[in-house]
Amino acid sequence: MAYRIIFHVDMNSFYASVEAAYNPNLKGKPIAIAGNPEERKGIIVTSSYEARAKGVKTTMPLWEARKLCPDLIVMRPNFNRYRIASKEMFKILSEVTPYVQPVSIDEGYMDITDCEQKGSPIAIAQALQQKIATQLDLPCSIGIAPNKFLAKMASDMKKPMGITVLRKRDLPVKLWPLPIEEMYGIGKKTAEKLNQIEIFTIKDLAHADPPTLKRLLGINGERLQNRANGIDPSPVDPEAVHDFKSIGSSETLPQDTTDENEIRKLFRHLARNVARRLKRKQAVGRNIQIMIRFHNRKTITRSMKLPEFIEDEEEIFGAGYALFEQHWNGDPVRLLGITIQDIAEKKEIAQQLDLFTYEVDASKEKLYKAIDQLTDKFGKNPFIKLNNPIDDDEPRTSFQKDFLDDYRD
DNA sequence: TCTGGGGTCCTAGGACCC
DNA sequence: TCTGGGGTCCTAGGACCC
Repeated sequence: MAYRIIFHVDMNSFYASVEAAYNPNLKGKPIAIAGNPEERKGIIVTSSYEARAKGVKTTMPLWEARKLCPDLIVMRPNFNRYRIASKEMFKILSEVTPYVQPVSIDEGYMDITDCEQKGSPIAIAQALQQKIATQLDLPCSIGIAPNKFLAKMASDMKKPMGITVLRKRDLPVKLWPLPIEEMYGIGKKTAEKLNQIEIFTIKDLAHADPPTLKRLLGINGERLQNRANGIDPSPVDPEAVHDFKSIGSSETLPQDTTDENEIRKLFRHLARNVARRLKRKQAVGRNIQIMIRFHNRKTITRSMKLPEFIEDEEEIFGAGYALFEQHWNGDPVRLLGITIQDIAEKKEIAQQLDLFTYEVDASKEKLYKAIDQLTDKFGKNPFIKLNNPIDDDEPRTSFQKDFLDDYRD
């Protein structure tokens, strides 16, 4: 691959910054976004730099954060605000180049290799950062590097409102001295494993013995080592957002419960949530997974491949609750979740099924099943363009007749 | 006084088929 | 009577990230 110029744009303490943009009185104060402790959801989601300076950290229980920072201003999350701000932010990014890949609500990659006419990479980054600051009143950090991994590491190096260039020749000085747990893709467990073979810095990882690494971490070991050496060929993919793989909803109960009524109610709520979001994305799913977290925080998942795509609240609730009844041991429940996986967009389903019209001889059974499913779903048969469902006893067309004769015992 | 909710990707074992 | 190896699908769990 030819030389690329990649940006990683990372919004600084995003939720807290959005709140401060809405209410400038909050600026310069220690603020935190957290759930409601009355409902056992009182953990820090994000905090401002003023709060961080006192030791407040993400996922810390609220009471602990208050102990460290008694004048902490605590707010419940306003996700709609954050979604709107995020949308505006990505709009500004895509004014620079169409090669923008959002990775979460508050960060994204850009490939500006072909933007020479807009100025030097640093000038482009400065202009971008200024625009986001003046138009949205939000701070961000930008990493500039020849690939996504290095850009990501770079954006972390100067915060808030930093711009950091990380070229290959900078690796020994800027990247390699970092402790291994600060590397993107390495968490607590992997860091522990690496420590056991005397790997403590990114430099140690870059220079480690490849077979040893492979034995320890499998295929991931190879990839991590490549990254430590500044190698990451993955492209900036603007389409990646569209092929999402799952949609789920989960919730912690205010108290542990064994009350099946309460459990059913929560499953209803979760199913409604998932159905609404599936619908918004015009998607359907063929696999359902439930999650049960027990009083002792032990968590299990149970999943099931479904005979056909589902989308409604009723179908999701039915399948999810059935799985629960099948697997629940009666222990008190702390959290429940439903996730729909194996997702397809509705138009694609229609296209997939369209293909069968050309394969009639090859798979009549398949076609029959597909027609059944579609007839159930849409109340009509899209293949033969009838406005009423197929009636087994009374074939409407010679095509159906042939095919039913063939199918019957 | 503990530890949310949204995701992605990978691994591993068993069933089943050839 | 005893038996290989590869491929795919399904399910469960775990690591990681924001």
